[in-house]
Amino acid sequence: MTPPLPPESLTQRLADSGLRATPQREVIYSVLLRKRDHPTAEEVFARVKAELPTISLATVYNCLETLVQCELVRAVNFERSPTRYCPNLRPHAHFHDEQTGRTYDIDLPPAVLAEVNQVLPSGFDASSVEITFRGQARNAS
Amino acid sequence: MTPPLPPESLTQRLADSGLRATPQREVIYSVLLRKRDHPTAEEVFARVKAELPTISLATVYNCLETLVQCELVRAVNFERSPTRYCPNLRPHAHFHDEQTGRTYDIDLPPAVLAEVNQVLPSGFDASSVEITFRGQARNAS
DNA sequence: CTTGGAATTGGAATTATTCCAAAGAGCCAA
DNA sequence: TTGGCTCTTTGGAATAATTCCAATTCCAAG
Repeated sequence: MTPPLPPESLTQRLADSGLRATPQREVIYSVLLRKRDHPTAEEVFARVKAELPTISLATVYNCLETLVQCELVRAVNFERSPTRYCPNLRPHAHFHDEQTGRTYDIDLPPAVLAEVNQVLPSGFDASSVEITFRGQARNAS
Repeated sequence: MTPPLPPESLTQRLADSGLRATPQREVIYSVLLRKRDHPTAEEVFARVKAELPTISLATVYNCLETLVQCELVRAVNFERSPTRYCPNLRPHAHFHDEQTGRTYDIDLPPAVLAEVNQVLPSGFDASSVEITFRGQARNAS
């Protein structure tokens, strides 16, 4: 498990980008940290409303985008289904269970990451790689 | 370069799924083979209209989906941008150039593929992996 | 205080894709 | 050949996720 980041991290990261730590941003981020099940924007919206009943969906989209910009959160896409959000900052792949639709984080050892980057011919300069598995998880995690 | 598949392959693959080889399906497939630049459905639509001026966009979507089902074509998604289509059946990754938006195929040696699959903990049974690079290509291919 | 930029909000707009019902085509049996 | 059956195509309406926009609201600094 990734240890939860200390709360000053949000404020700090936002400040680094010249942005403010608003209640909306804080609650959205804490919601992501609390339940790391890769929720969609709509799901985040529903969870955040418990604490901020008047928040708007547009704000949820705005804040999620902001958190992604600040690299506090990763946006995860699977085919054309709604974008999901993930506060796991360590290098990891995603496993998409075809039956349940659930998404699992799969830790990526640096060695594998290095190996994968080897496949690029010269002339290709990658700033990031994304690895997504699809299949069946008979798992409890 | 992947050698172009012989034309009977389409008919055969369709027949295997109990489907017919219609002019629409044939032209769409040939358009994909002719220019392998990962076109979107709209782009395929535009190209196909040169040969079949009365084809509809719905048909393009239908046929592309059919070709994907028959495993003659791969659907490629990058973030939430429109789905692109690719007749390269060999195992390969995609490189997405951030400047130009172009997509390149990157051949995946079986060894690397095997290595990547190693990262899955027991209990995860993957039927496919997708690897996508993002970055800059100073390339001519 | 006041004021300017940042942030939020609700609703309209956009966009890719799917849905749907009607018309068209191909093929087999009578 | 003529139905009749199923598969396909078609155009347009519908859907769904996301973005846009203009109007507040919120702060933070002077």
